[in-house]
Amino acid sequence: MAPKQKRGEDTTKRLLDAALDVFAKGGHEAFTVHAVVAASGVSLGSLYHHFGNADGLAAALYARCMGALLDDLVASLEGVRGARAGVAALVRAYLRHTAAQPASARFVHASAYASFLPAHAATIAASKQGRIAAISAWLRPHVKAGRIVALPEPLIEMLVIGPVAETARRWLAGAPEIDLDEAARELPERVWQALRRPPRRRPPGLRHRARRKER
Amino acid sequence: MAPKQKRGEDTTKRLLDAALDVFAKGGHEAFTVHAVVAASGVSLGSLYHHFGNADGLAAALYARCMGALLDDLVASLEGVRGARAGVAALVRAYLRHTAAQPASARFVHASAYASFLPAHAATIAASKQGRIAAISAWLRPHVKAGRIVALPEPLIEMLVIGPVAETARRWLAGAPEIDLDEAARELPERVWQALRRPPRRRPPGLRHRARRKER
DNA sequence: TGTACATCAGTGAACGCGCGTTCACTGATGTAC
DNA sequence: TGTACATCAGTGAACGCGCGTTCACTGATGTAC
Repeated sequence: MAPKQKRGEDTTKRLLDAALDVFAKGGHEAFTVHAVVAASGVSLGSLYHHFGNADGLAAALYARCMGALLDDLVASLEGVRGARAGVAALVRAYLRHTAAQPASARFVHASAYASFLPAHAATIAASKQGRIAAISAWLRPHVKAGRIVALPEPLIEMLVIGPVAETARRWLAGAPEIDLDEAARELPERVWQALRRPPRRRPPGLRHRARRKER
Repeated sequence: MAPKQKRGEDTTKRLLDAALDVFAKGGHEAFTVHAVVAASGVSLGSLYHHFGNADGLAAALYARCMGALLDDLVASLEGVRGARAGVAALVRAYLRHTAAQPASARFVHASAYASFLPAHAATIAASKQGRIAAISAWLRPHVKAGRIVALPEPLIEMLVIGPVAETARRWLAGAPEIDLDEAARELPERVWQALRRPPRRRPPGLRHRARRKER
């Protein structure tokens, strides 16, 4: 199903671009193969040649949009060493991506319960796997070293992604009370507080040792 | 559009029950007026009599499901006084509601970008307003007293709801790595850490006053 | 208390639009010799 | 280097299913007098 000629790659890209555009303008109910074909200038037969059916197109678009988000998250960790700085980078990258690619982000969020996901689960998982692994690999040493609280990885992910995902969702849905810049200022530190290892309870005799940290 | 006879109330309820059932079993693509009518035993004409059109049915179901969730959140705060206990209660109530009413929770989450929401925004907002206000009213004094960090209310909401909403979403989508009980054990304290007022930076001369708090 | 009447509630056959999909076909690309 | 041929890519008219919606009608409920 991956195109074997350059011509095919171009057509595939034009169709995905048009598909995202159609979704951005009309939402789920406007997202039909006929609308995508009309917007792209490509023929209906070509769409079926490359994507098999309507769900195939949606799944390919989902993989592309989700990949773009994860790429931005992975890139935000490049060169970052500290745990706190890394968490802040992830939070800011998620919000920045949402602001920069609203249509793409919207498609990802809106597809959370779409019927094409189970059907194409394998393909999509493959596209996410490497990037998720990169983020996990970055976090793991900080968890092991006790700088980040020792929770199962999925729960750590919930704490990092939860607040920004909810913020993005509301903003993308048009909620006027959500300000992404404000969120980018305030949330990184709050998410870090949720994740940092809790300061140890010190027995009274050791108080003088602990006090050193307070400088 | 609200029924004026008891008969009408019963029919309305049967239709909404059937609608949730249809959605739970077949998701969005199975959610059609014909399917709901078949599942409920009520006639198609009655559905249109009470709900106007298909979107009206979806909006009414959304209002009911969202209302049930918010009711559980509000109820969880009853009799709770401490800020930390309240935050923990909200987090646990959200997860408990998800586990207890998965079909309802799933419909709420899956409808986040549905086309019927803007069209029925006023109706739905009215149904949410009171309960949202109750939760806000509970939180506000704790923010004013400095026990919860002074952030705009929407951001506080993101920090409380974000992690559990994301956890619920994954679990409802069938992700096997998510364990709601584990989340209910770990997340309340982590969310509280995100929200509690950060310990004051103390100038060196006041260090002895601050130390008192550490006992 | 009984009767008349307006309104509310319920029915289901019928319609038509638009959606996903198919298919027989033409044209372009690249490779083997 | 040129030619033949297999495969890939692209086309768009046509089809038929199923979806939301309508409508003329019957039946139930409640109220006025």
